Amino acid sequence: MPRLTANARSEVRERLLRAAATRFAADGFEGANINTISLQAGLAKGTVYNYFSSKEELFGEVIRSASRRAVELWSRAPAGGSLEECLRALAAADVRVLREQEPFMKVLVREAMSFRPETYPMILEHLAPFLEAVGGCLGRAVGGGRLRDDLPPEELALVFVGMLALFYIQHWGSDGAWPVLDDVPELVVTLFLDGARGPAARASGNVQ
Amino acid sequence: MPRLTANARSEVRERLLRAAATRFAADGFEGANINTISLQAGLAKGTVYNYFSSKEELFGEVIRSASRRAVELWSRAPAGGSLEECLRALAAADVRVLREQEPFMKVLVREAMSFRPETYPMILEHLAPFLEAVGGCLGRAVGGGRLRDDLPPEELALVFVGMLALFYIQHWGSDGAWPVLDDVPELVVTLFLDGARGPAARASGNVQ
Amino acid sequence: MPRLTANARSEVRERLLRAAATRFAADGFEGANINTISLQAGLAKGTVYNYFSSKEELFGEVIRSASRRAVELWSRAPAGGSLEECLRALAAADVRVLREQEPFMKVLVREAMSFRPETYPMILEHLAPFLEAVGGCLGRAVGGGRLRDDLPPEELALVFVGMLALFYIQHWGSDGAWPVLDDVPELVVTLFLDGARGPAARASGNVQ
Amino acid sequence: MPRLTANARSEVRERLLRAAATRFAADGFEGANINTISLQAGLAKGTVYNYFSSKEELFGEVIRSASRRAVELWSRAPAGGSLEECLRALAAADVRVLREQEPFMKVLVREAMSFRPETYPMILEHLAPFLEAVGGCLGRAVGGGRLRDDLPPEELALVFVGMLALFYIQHWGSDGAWPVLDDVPELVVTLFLDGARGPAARASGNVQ
DNA sequence: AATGAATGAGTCTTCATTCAT
DNA sequence: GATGAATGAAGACTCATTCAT
Repeated sequence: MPRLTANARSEVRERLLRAAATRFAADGFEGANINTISLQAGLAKGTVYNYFSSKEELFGEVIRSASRRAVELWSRAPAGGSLEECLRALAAADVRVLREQEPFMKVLVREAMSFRPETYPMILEHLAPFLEAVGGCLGRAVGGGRLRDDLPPEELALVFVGMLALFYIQHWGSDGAWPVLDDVPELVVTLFLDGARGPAARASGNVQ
Repeated sequence: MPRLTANARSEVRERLLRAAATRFAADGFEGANINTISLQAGLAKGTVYNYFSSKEELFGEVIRSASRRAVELWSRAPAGGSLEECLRALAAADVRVLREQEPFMKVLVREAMSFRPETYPMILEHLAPFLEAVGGCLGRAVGGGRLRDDLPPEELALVFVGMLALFYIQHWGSDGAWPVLDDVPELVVTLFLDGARGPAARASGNVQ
Repeated sequence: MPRLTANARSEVRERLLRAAATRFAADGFEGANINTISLQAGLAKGTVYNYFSSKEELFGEVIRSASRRAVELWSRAPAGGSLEECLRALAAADVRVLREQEPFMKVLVREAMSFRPETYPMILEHLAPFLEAVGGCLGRAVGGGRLRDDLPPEELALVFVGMLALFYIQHWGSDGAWPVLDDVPELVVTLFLDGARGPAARASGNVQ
Repeated sequence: MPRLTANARSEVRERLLRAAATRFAADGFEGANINTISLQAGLAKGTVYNYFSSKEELFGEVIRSASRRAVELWSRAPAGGSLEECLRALAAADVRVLREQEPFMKVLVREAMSFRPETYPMILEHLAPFLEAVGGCLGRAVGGGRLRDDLPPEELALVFVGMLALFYIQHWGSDGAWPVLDDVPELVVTLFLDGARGPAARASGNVQ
């Protein structure tokens, strides 16, 4: 008879993952330290190894867990409507994940941006569902001539996701000064679709 | 009287910085290793400490040196002409720096994207000249209504620089598959200015 | 009233000792691992400590139990007859113990041969009954001039037991190739008594 | 220009090997501890790793170094003369190695007797020259009918070497009480050749 | 009685840094 | 100035042991 119920066990696991996410986000993979992680989770060093077989695996689980939750929220986002609405819904879902799992998302973004050969593929793999959702919105818009046709939707999707990450980084780097998270979906959608010239410029500037 | 001419001394220093940039770019700050760096520079471990007082300082100098060279090239870029031309010239200058100093730039981008509190301000500080140059191009365009006015030029400049970095990351992450470096200036300028809808959509899709 | 019958309790104890012997034999004292031992016995780690107070004690009990069984079998060996018969019977009994309790015997031999100050005396102590039996065979033969008299029977007994161990080691080390266990009693007795020159050489070679 | 001459460097290496041999002999491979070894050599922990890449390698070098010296002395032993003289010379050479390199030899014997699959082959490999020398003495004697012919010389050589080890173990286990090292060559040769019955028994006891 | 989660001392190993030559 | 041997702090990981259930 196990001493801990499956539930209690997984609660401890969660606590460890949360602590690990915080430390990995703050210090990076190399900089983080198992002892500190365990203490932050209110446990002793050795306990970490009852749940994860190595620092590497712990790190992988942090990433996996981050993207699992993200995919879940993304998939609930209503993907219909106009192009703007579709993208805005996805961006909003992503921001919601960010708020809910900030440390996890920091790790995710940080790793995605560090292009380390070891983790880049893993990140991309877990990003795939979101990229596909974005690609779906874009694909439906291509037909109507509402999108530039010199770039395939997949590459545009990468740019969209990249811009999201960009604003997060800017948000964290400026200590929340700009942009405010609430503004990110609107910001990313309009800049992604209309660029710096904006929709206004579009209407006026082209008559001549 | 020094036993080495200032010239010889600074030549060794350069060699060390170059080796350090390569290693830091490949392995990150923690992962890089003084011994390997010195060997790659054709010197012995101890010699590093005749030129830099610590690993931290060496890292700082790598970043400083990366941005010094970048600023130099940026400042030579002709900043006049139309908005497109101005931005394209700056982006092209940046790509030139990238080619010339790839390891240094990798370190720079990687650190900028890792938003570590220790280095983020340093990076921003060294980015300032470039940001100002971009801001200059944009500022001159704001007046003529050729730019959206819901965002100040400084923030737009950050987005522009961020998008550049985004394409570099994508370039490195895809092992050079997409985008090719030569395409980056055009790509970043058009996406930055016109967004995913593109200039074509602008002419056609909006008249009605 | 105990919740386990004495019988059930001692059955579990046996299972633990057997598992421990296997692991200690394969991995040595330091290399063996309580968790593995308990699992091999079909129990959980903690249970080991309901039966033995520490790894050290468990190890001691393995040795004690090995020699207890050996002594028992040795004592049943018919000790009469000629010198050869007497020694052969003892050696055969020893080989029988070996077959029956191979892991235990491996631990025993391994420890005896490692002359660790902590265990050497314990081993010798448990070997005593067998040494005495061998000494008995030899003592009866000394009188008749059928044994060299430059060495006391006790030391000869040590040599006999050592040679037995030697053949076991050789057997294990060669993965059973040579000698086969069945041959050991004959082999050890003839080599011990007649040496490399053998009984044939004795008859012929000395006439000249 | 290296800070240490090759000589000084190899002197430190020797010191480390000597310390390691002592610790490995006393505690076994697992039981020994790099920190203790380095301190016993008058150095700090880290220094060990300037000379050996791991504990495993250090251990291997201890064994290699033990057998190198032994082979050297063995090869100088005059291998001619009668069978007795030949074997006695080899045994005497081995005892000389033992005296000179007691800790090393303890490791060697201990490992040889522990029949660990990892090290057993290594030991045998390094023992080969000695086994061959012994085999040489025996081979030359086989022809004249001065040796039993029911066992091939190679197996007899193994028994000879094993008996030597046996007496060493007995010597160490009895704290030097019996046998005295000086007596070992004579002891091992006569017991190996004539067995417990001895040469006297041969002349008298067998005629009838 | 059995369990297995938690613990933390102890181990190997790495590596920035110092400094005698 | 360059060198590389020596150092020891720090970190990942193992495992005997404890103890609540």
